[in-house]
Amino acid sequence: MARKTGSHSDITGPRVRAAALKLFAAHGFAAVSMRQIAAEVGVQAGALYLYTPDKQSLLFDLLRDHMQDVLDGWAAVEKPEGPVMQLEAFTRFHIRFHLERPEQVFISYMELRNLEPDNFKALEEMRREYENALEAILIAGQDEGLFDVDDTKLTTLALISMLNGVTSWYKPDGRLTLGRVEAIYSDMAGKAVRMPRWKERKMRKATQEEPAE
Amino acid sequence: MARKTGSHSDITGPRVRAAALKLFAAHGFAAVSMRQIAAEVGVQAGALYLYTPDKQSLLFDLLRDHMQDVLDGWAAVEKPEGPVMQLEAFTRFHIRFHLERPEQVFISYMELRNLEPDNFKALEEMRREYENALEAILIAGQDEGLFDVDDTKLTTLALISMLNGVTSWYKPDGRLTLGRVEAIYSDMAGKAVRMPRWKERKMRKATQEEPAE
DNA sequence: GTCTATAAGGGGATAGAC
DNA sequence: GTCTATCCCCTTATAGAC
Repeated sequence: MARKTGSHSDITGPRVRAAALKLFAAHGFAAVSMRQIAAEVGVQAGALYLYTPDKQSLLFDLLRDHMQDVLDGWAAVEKPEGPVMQLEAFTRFHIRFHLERPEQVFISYMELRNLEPDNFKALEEMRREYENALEAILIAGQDEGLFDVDDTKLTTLALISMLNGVTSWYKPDGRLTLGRVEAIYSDMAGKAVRMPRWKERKMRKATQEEPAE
Repeated sequence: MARKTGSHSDITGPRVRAAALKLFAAHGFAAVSMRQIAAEVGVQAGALYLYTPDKQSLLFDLLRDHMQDVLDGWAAVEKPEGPVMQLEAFTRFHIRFHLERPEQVFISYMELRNLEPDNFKALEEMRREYENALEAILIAGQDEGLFDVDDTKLTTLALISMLNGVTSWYKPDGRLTLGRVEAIYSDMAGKAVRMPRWKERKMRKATQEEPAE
């Protein structure tokens, strides 16, 4: 069908979101004006309101879509056997996935506070779901005697913080390849939670000495 | 000496900075107006310019003073013997010091991008100096064969990210005491970088077999 | 679908009275 | 040292022409 001259709703919408993402990441939500976004897209400010009800929705849509991508991404990973391998799979997935989306990741933790209360709650719930995926691995490893974790919730948060840190310094053309960064981080994460061999032996011995209980 | 009525420069200055800190931490630098800061202090907007040349200086002073506090704080810590104990001292210092200043820490990494280029460079230099203090410990441990670190720079950044994460969830009246959080984190950090016993033995053996080199 | 024009208000910073 | 008043610019969002 012939389209009316100047009709671009199918491509302008995504371009508005892309411009918002780029500018929010670079200067911060509060510092970016609708006029700047419009200029980046190449339209006038008023035209933006054909694609978003307001500035807040623009931010929320970006954050929600990103968190959904993260959850879907991890769900799509083929899970290996056992907590040790699953922890490695998780750390490698997390690092690779996050380094592929630096802007989304950046605004996802910088601009949470600019969400209105209801939007904030929705995001927190999605974030918690992702954290639970990691904690489940730690709990399983704990139960099988493979991990020595003091507090699974705290350790979950500590590991995610550590992994997130990579986004603040990694440069694709830098000294280290993505695969090498994945390997180093996943190794550190593993060492930080795995049961030491001497402790493992001691525990096995203790179990054998008290087989009834 | 008698002071003129309404003269409060010695106390209003600090109150302006305290109000700015509180509001920047709560809503973000770009989202806070000079009028809001003035209202928090209890003066009119114009009066703020007696204590700061502009809004940017208000932010820079807060960030610079905080980083200087961090550097001075670590310099004042009595250093124990050996990299293992020094790593524990560093992690415990970092966590305690940062948890005592949640607002300063928060704006120090959230508002860096709102600094003008020269101010940003000055802060980056101070941050790097602090990172170097940790990296020096890792390098010493590496040289003495006590740590098994793949890349000291990357590991430094990973550890600091992990430690910083604590500020995003710790609540003073929560489930865990400060001392316990310090212990858990310092334990995780130690395990993540220390040479495993089996590897240590293997290396010692290899060294004995080649005493000349 | 995009534009121009405008409403209604807030922003940083300064001048000058007291 | 603090106030009021003001300058001038920018903000989000909407109305209506094309």
